[in-house]
Amino acid sequence: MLDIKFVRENKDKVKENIKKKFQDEKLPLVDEVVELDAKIRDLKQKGDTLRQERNTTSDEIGVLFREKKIEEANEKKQRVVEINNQLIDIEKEESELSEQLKSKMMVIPQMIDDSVPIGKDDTENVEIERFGEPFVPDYEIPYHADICESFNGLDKESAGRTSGNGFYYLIGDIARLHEATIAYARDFMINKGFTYCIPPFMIRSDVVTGVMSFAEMENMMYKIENEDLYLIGTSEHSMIGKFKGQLINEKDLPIAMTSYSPCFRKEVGAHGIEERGLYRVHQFEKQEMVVLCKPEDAMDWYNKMWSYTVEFFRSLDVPVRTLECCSGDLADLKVKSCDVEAWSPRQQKYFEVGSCSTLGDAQARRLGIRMKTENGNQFLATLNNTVIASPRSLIAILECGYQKDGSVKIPKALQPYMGGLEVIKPKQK
RNA sequence: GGAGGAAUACCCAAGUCCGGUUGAAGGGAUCGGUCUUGAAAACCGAGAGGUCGCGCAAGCGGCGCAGGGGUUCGAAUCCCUUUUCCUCCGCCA
Repeated sequence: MLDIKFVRENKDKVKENIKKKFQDEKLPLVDEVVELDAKIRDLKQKGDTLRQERNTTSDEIGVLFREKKIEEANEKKQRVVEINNQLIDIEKEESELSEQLKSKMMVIPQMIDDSVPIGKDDTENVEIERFGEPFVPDYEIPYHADICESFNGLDKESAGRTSGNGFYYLIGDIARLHEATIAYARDFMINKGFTYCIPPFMIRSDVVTGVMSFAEMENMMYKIENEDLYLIGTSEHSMIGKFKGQLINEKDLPIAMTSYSPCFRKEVGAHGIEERGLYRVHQFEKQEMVVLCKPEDAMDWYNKMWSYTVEFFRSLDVPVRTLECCSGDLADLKVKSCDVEAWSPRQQKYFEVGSCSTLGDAQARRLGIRMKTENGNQFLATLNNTVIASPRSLIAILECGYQKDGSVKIPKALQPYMGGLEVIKPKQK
């Protein structure tokens, strides 16, 4: 959500930004919002004047009662009743217009960074840089679900019976590998100076509406029956919610945390759940980075954060690239965002394993996350990025480590977390 | 789950029984000074408080005492409700 003052003073810039995001249908909102804002301020003035009169008159009544001038007091009471009647109408109109203003403001997108490439949708995202050689072996690499099955490591059939499509059992070495990547990611980020945190896996509705749009909520979030609780879709939700309504001391910034959580997603909409693989599922686990900092430091943190993910995957011998989100593909709350994509030697293309975003002060303004400064309080910048999400990332690790004989090399960094195993071998059926 | 108690500003805290000079006391922290090589401590002094509106500005005003509603001419104070925390009891890995 933008600052209404900013919109008032920068109508053209806001419209320009909407055009860059190819959301021309939202252009009229800018003028509507400015007009509503003017009306609301006018009503506020009128109301304030009346309330002032009410306050002083009420005080006078108190004095009159003390002096036993009952009749004079009763006359003044009458005047206050009149004022209150007028106020009822004014306040009603003011709150109606404020509602309208808020709902329109919510859909006006955040100002994107000047560096964001202009494009309509995800087909126009821009590759920024490749890290590591995207190799193609001279033998065939099977589909990742088949690799898992050769290790007796995946059972989607049973999960279908217990929980339905989109769930899975990870078993044996595959389950251990999954857990190892998360544990390694945790330690990797702790070594980068991030503070490890395990947040609540369920959050209340007021936190949900603070951190995501209504459409996202419908398509992603599982609700607990008869409770005001939702399963988190990512630990970012509870991590940002942690700071809701908080006033943070400047000296405590930046706050850099790495959080672990299971993530639950309905995945309603465009892609849906795949039948066999682990690429898109209802439940996964993720090690995340979340940073709260001063707005002027946000871009530095953004660049540091995505590069950590790149470094992480390179330490697992997985080639990656960064893909910058173009204006049209950027979610409305984001200022700038890029995906980190891992190399799939089987498909011979890159696929998304993480996403790094800076939201500027958009999320902070919605949730009231501020810091105290000498010149008053200021909204903070919030950023988030994936370290690793598993089992999706297992696809890259299994494919990149797959050897001709069907075994899979364990990257050096993961070996301590696998009890020293250097390679895992398929089970004989 | 049951029974009590509590929530006041950056932090601590008075006021709530009994509604009205409360314009939310008083501290701490903050800032300035004395002392000191420097710091700490102690002492002296200062004016600001969160948020919104109007105004070029000095300033004026509204809201604000956990959130929401109500009673009243008037609510931190009375009533209802939600949330959180504390104490005790019960249950539980």
